Amino acid sequence: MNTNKKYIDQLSIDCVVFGYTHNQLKVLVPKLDFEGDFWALPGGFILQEEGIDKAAQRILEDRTGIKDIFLEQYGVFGEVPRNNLDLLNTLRATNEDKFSALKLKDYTFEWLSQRFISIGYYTLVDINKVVPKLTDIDQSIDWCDIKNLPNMILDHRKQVGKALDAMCLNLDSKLLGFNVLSEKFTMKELQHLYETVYDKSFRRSNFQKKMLDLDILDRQEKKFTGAANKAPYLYSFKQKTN
Amino acid sequence: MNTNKKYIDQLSIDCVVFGYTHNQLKVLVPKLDFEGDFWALPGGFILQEEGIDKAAQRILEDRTGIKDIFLEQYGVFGEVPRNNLDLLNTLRATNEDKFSALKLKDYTFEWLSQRFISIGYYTLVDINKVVPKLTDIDQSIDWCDIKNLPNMILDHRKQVGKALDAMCLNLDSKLLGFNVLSEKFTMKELQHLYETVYDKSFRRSNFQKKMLDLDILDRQEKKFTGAANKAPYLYSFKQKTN
DNA sequence: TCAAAAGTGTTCGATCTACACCCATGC
DNA sequence: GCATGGGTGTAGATCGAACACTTTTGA
Repeated sequence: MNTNKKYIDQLSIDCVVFGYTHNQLKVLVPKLDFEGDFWALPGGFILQEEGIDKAAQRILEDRTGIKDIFLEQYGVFGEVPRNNLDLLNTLRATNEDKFSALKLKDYTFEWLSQRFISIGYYTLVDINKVVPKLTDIDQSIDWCDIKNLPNMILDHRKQVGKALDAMCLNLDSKLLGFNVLSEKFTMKELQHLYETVYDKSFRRSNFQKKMLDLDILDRQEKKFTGAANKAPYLYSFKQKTN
Repeated sequence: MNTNKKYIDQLSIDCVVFGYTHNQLKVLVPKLDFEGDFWALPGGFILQEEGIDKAAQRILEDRTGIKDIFLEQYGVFGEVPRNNLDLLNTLRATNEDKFSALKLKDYTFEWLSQRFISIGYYTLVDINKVVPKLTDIDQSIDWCDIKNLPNMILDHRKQVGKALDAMCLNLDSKLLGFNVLSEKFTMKELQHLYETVYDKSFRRSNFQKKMLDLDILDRQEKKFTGAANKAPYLYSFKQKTN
């Protein structure tokens, strides 16, 4: 990677990709292609000519294959001497062969080992609609349950927490932007999503009322499942009118 | 200014300092030492060894003399090709003498004219407790009424709006950190502050109840003003117990 | 005793919470 | 019919807005 002025120095972007399926909230965690517990958030750098939101989208696509997804910024982190030097040295020490095979130029190593300030982005997707792609620099890429995350490098684990806090804040107004339910869904499916994200349960009847009162749903046809009970309506998100 | 690796490249900090006094909300706006409407937020760059919050504090002190103030981050801005080149060229064109007197080294000019990504911080202070200092690079430094801001460079005016939005969000929990009222204050003074920040009026009795319910105030002795009416209590913020 | 401002209480309505009641569906 | 789950309604609590009442102060 020739990083000489192609990217902005000492500034990185980290993406927290929340994935939802069947009452489970997961986080997309690639594992760096080295032996050892080197799990890291998908991240990258900002091109000189590129807006930061666009950069976040590109990075997400490069590292995971996920395209055209709305990401939301949740903060900038540059307090601690957040630097990669220790990490790089650990990688070199524990994975001598692989590391030297990378043939990192000295200036690339130096570039990477600088102090970095990181801009955090998160998004929420439907695991079933998104297939993460494994790229060169990763050994694996997995959906990890949010309650059972592996050891992650640097402050990445804390970042997940902060991203989750940001997502919970006013989730109603963000769901539209994300890509997390089918086009049409039942109220129950929506409720399960909320319950999973907030990690608490809601009363069925009150949840329904609250959602309808938000005036963001269009009621569609009923969904007949073949089960011996009343068929639920399907809903879709209203198109934004502004 | 020798910027060669002393500061982090292409990353800047802008500070919005809200000043409050007597039902007026103002913003501290230095004017660059050039002829023309070059008003700018106090800003600066991040030292290599310095956390970003610390950097914001240092910048604020360097540019305004205001010390030991809690600043809060309100966002990162790097969408537009935010760059200073046009600004620098305009300065050079309209202020040839002054500009050349600066004797900017070529590399400094280049450094400054790069694209910059900016981290925004804001704070709120009591105008009467804070005396802004004029520094070399500014012609003047003034408290400008928030409703009557001068033309500001780049997107700085928009930044003020965003900072204000952030400040209004959950002001209750932030007031403690800022340095904006006397140690002891009356409920009326507190109410005026709120009314000024939110630019709307509140019912006296309801405001009182709400504030007391927040459980962040300690009631102190009464304040006898000599006026022919009931003496108000003084209040102080509770010390944080966590 | 009075005016002015501060402190407290009361009413009304909206909203949230818990629960109950009705509906549709397939067996 | 009946069990199952979905949709809606309702009583009680809670919260905030508007307003009224009481208390304190110095003239």
